[in-house]
Amino acid sequence: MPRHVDHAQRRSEISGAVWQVVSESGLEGLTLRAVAAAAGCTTGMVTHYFRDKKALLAHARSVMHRRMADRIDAMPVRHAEPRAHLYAVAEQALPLDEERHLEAVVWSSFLLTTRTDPELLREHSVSHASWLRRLTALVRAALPGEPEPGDLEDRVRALVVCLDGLALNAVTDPDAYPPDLQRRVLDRQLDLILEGNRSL
Amino acid sequence: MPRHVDHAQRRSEISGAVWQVVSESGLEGLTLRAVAAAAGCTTGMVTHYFRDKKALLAHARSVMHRRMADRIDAMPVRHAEPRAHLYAVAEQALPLDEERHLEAVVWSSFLLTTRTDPELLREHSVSHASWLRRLTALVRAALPGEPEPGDLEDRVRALVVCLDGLALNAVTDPDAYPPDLQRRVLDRQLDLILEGNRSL
DNA sequence: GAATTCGCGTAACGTACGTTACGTAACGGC
DNA sequence: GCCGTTACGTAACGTACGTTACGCGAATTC
Repeated sequence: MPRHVDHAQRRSEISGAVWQVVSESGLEGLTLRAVAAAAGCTTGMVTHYFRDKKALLAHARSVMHRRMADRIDAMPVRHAEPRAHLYAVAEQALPLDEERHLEAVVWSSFLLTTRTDPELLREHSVSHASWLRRLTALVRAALPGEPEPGDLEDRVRALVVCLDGLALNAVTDPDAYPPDLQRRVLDRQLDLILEGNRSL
Repeated sequence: MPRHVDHAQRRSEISGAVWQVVSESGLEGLTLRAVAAAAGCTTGMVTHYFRDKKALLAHARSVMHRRMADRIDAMPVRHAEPRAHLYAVAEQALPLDEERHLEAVVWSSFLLTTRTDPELLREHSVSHASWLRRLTALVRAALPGEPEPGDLEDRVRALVVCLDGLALNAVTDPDAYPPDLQRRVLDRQLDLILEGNRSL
């Protein structure tokens, strides 16, 4: 056998270059040659590790999702208070530092491409439902009493759209949505979601 | 002089075809030939009314913004209650019917392209600031007392990111964010925003 | 150390795009 | 009725892309 190369690592490196290109040039500038240039290699190497462009994007996408999930999973649960725990988890979805900003840019760019691809839409739906379930458990734990199911669901939706809206705006216009503003809005949103019971 | 053609109308028709193509195929499928096919004409006609693709997209974008603003401006202020008025205006930003869904798809698609184009980003910032100002006035009118400036701003931000997040999710996965869910979340968010004063 | 298999660069190919040029038909002015 | 201008359709051109094929160097095995 010839010399040994870590395929998984090479593929991850190239996927990292995909993120870089998307961040700098958007999806419209995402070409195999641009990816190769960002990765410091040739297009031959890219095609050596990925059958075609679609496979490359799928890998870059899955690495992105894996990274996000891992960051949340690896988060130590050192918060005795349920609200602090909820905040800590929710905060992971915000582009508060450079790493998460890059992820948010890639996330938002890929998100819109799922609209016209049924297969990707299904993946997104599953992932989104999982994210909702996770937040639902945390919100329930942070609520004082036992909420009604519909009420709880609406609260979680309000939280999710807040997170997505913050991320989207921070990606589009970072200067208008600096990290401290994002934190303030999220903190306030948790206050709003967790306080009071719905009038029936 | 030769036969007369309404340039403005033709340009609007072609811009409408741009929306249609974006809605069906996304930005990646947005080619001059696809636009011409959707408009039922030839690429020669498209290039006759628009210097180049960039000008076409700019026009389609401006028509979209104009439409959104017009729909809100043309809305009769028949709500004596400030909260109902705020709700009615905010609701215009949600993809609750087919027309607004199409607009939201185009809006979200164009939104991400502003990231890598400084000129478009400036346009977006101005438009976004104007939208914030409009909502701020309505929120202030709907609040019981006189809020602190920073507190008011945070409330408005929470509303804006809620609207954007709802629109983004409804565009991405319409089945998971049907109109009644959008309305419920918005209604709830207004409750949350308008009730109570911030603890200092 | 020869054979073999993998790693990867180079380069060509076909296609689809934006753009441009050219031709023609239709209409209005004189 | 002729002329000039406008309104378009047709088609070609250059470019950039994804993809594929080919070739060589290197490393491992026997």
